[in-house]
Amino acid sequence: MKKYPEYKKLELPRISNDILNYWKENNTFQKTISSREGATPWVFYEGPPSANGMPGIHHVMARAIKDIFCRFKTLQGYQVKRKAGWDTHGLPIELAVEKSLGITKEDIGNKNSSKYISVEDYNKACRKEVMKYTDQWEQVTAQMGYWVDMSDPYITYDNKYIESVWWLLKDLYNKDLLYKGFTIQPYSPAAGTGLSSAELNQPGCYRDVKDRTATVMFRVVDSLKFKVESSELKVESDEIYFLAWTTTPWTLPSNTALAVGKDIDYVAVKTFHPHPVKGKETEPVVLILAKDLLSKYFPAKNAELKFEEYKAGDKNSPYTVVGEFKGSQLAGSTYQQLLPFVQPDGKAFEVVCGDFVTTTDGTGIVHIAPSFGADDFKVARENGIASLTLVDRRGKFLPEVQDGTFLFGEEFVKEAYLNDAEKQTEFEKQKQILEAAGKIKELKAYLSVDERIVLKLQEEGKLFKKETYEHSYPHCWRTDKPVLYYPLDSWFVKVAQNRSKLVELNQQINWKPESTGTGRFGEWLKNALDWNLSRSRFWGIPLPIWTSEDKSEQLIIGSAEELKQHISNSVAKGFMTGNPLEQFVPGNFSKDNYGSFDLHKPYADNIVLEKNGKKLFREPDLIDVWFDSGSMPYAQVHYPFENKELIDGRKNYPADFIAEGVDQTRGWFYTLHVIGALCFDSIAYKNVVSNGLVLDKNGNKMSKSRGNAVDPFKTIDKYGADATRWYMIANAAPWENLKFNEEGIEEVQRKLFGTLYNTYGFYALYANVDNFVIDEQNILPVSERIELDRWIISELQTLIENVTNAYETFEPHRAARFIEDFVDEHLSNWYVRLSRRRFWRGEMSTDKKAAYETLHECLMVVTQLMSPIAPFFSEWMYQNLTALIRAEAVANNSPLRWDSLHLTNLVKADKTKQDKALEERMELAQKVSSMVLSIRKKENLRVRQPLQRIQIPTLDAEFSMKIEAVKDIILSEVNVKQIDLVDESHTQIVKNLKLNFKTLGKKCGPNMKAVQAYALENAAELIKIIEKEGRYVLNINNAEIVLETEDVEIIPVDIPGWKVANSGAITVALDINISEELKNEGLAREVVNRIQNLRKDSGFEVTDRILVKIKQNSQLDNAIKNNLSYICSETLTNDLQLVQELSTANAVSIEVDELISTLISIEKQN
RNA sequence: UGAGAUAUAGCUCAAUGGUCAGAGCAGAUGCCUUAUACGUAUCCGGUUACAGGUUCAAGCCCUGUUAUCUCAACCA
Repeated sequence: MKKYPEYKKLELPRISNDILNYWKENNTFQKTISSREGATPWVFYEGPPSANGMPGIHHVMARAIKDIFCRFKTLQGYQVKRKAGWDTHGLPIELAVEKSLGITKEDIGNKNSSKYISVEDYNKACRKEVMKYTDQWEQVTAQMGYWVDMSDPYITYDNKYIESVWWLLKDLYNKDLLYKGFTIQPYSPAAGTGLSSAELNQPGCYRDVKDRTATVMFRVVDSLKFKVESSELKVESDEIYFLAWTTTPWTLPSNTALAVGKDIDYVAVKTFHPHPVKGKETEPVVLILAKDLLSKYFPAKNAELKFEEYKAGDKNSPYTVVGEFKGSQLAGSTYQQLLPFVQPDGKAFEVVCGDFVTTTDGTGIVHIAPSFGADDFKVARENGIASLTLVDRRGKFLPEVQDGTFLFGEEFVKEAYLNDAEKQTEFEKQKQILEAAGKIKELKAYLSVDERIVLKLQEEGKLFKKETYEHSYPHCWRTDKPVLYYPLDSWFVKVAQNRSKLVELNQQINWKPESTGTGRFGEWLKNALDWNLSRSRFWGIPLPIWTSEDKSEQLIIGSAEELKQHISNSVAKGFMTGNPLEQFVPGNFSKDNYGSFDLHKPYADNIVLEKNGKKLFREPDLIDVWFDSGSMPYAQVHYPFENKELIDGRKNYPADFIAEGVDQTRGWFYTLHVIGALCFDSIAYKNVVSNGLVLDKNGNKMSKSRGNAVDPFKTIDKYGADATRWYMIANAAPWENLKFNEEGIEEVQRKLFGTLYNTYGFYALYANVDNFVIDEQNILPVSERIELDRWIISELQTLIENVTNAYETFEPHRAARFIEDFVDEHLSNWYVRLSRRRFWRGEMSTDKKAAYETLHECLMVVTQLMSPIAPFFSEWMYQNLTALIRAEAVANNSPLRWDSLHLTNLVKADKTKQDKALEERMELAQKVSSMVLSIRKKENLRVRQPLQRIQIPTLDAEFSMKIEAVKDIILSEVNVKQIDLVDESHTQIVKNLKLNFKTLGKKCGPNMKAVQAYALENAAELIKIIEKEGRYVLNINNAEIVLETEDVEIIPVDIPGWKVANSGAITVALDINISEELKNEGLAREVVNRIQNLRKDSGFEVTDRILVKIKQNSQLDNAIKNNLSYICSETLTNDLQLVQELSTANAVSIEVDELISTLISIEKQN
């Protein structure tokens, strides 16, 4: 006999393990792809993780999202291939290697170092390091149920992958989208390397430091000619100065411009020089600064001081504003070079406009040293201003920056770069010179470059004010020293000039959430800057560009074949001795062939090429690893060397779907978009879900150092993958941050999975008793089933619609919530509860069969709908529900023929089975039942006590019909004998009036409030007249307003003398009088309950028939006698005897209610 | 500093501009009417972050502020 499997308890982790094995044995994942051969592909790209770090719980979250839609689309019949990938290059890997080998960057390839390591060995170590946690990644992938093909992943260090990347770079180069330029980048002189923003953002890198700042006076050239368009200064002095503030005085020798804001108001102020040179103490000067900042430098009260009364050395100087103008009027003025150590080559010392200028601090005029600030560089370039770079890469001034007294030449510009001994030597030197020159009486400590420049300026009468200023400044994470911003050579992709294309293509992308696409991403695109590809590192893809020393010749290599040819040529010309690609056979795409060489450093650097007789050397940089991952659509298929058609024929491109963390917006999402747009004039993905972060339960970021990181392995072991995934998906929208709380998983476990497990258990228990097995070929049409069945089937169709729609719009949390609600509210707490008797009562019948079939269908559909989120449990359910009939299904080629749920086809909602009116009626029944129960609760009447009747006042026929249709359900649910639908002809009903604001709002406008007040006051009269005449006319503020039937809702609220509950437009009254008969019936039900408990405690089967003996009790006997057949049929009792005595040995004492107790015994009868 | 997101009950989340802002969890109080105490019912719980504005009507629309998060930047 075929039996449904029954279980003792729900063990989700065990189910996961069993199903994992089942999938493995049956190659289920492969089948989901092979079974859809020829179907429309649905293209998914896997963003490559880096295997040099352990997987965390956030990876489970991100991968669950990816998995859900791939599974969903598979169910819909698409073929969804999922190629895994590994991101293998980049700084984190270099750092990890250096840490494990105990070396630093200085040791790499440096034979003078005691910890020397060759670039070659270093490269090998990186290769190994990068795959360190591959096992853990594979494990977590399998255990969480993420289906991705890890057998043939793309690996970014693979030669084939690199070859595709080179091809893309060459494509950009040929389209004139790649150029070499220089930018100002964070640079660590101590480490001799540029730093990425990621490095600067490491914890502890930004530190508060105190710097010497100076407000400096730049003297206007030929002040008598100084005119500013409309306003001419009436200057009594020929000394006019721009005031500018700096926190880095060491950049002042490199100053070549000043920046003003074009719409900022500036003033010229006449005052006395605060630090004048000798002999000029009482000669006034004119200073220019932002109007908003005037009061910061000139206290208002000083404006009243008289110039005539000023004496040299007075603390407060008089001042007066002598001119006012916009920044745009100042632009173009020139000034004298502040510290003329070196002359710039080109235009300089001019005032320009910069949009970054503000008046929040400083003077509203910004000192510009184009070499040492990104904004400075930009504004200088825009205005054709030359630059001065008077600091070298070691962080030292050039020798030319030499002052006899205050030193500078060949000096570190930052105090932090000196060690203690150096500082001491410098100090002694300074002491001697400064004291000898009489500049300082007794020098007590080392003076920084900044301090001495300020001193020099002061002495030269160019200083207005000096202060110390505390601000946060970036430090190199490795050397702990402050960074400089320094101009470095770099290769760039021309993104800025293609902004409009990027923005336009972005319109085609469906972003979830939309705001990330239009906002964070869209805004970013609008302002996109050229992409700096260069990285001076060791482990990454080398730039395939070779240049001659005189820069006249250049070659870019786009394939291994090309490289081989060029090397051969170079060998022929005698520039190289051998060809590292000797073994490589172009056109042979085997792994061996591509394993015969290495394109990484140092090999790439050893290649010297030839063009027009000149030696070409490789541009030393590596490319940004983001370019690696952004190349993934093409490089994963080795485009264009292989699979050309997949991309060019748009077969595997662009992706239908990608998903990663929102932190990838300017990472992977961006680089995919840029490369797609520039190389292929296409979007790279159609739909993108940017998911939020996983935080700890208090909303803090998870990190190892905080100890609040959640171990995905432990979590999955404890709760199983399904509960973990379900919790993460259902709890928050993917793009919102998730506060991860284990209690939430527990809740999902008992609420959803526990309920479904129990529902299945119920089905299996009775189906096995009845020897019922579902038969796909012989199902009772839904139209022939009872109202309750038709209702749940109708709700099920609505569920299918809602869930499918939620998945289609990439809103898995909504899908999960719909399923939860259905399972809990509709299926378990209403359908099954109300249907219980149909399952256990009597022999097999049409109605019983319908009940089984209905429940089976509900479980099947729910199982399928939830399977993208909970792949293991749903598979387990599917097997439980269908394994019995698999053989027949295969023979009949019916929908259940598949040996895995994940191979089936998604059900579609059947509109003919949907009955919205029925759904509404049932909702009404639930509402009325709940109201009756709430009255019972208030009146302290337990549900087992039958009551005589409910009255429901009705005002229209439609409502009456609805109640009539669900009357029986309500009565049995609340244990009441009858429902009386009453109207005014029978009962006095208190009614109330509700205004329909939607219709009335238009009608009344500003009089709305008055109408409401009036209606409230005159409710009774209004109701009377509207019921009689269908309209009511009232005058408010001289306006005539006609209330019509549609403008008001009349609802019954009370029946005087009854216990009443109301909710919305429904009112229910309950008769709480208990007659003798009802009392007895209630007692009988109590007895039934006690007997059922005894049956259960005695371990009887649900089908066993019994003999019951009850000790007589005058308060109980009548109740039993009058309800004998009821008691017997409910409890499967053959014979119930009321006896005088019962030995306590075989009997149990029971309390029927607070007052009545007796003895009872039961025994099995066969 | 810029761009973006978020802010609703103790917690996690809902709520086409419309009447009384809802669920689940937690808490309190009951209830085991042959699936389930991993259950179930009832109750308690709100200045919808703050301040303005638009509107007959605002949790929702607009402006500003604050806090938190992400990314980018930190430049005088």
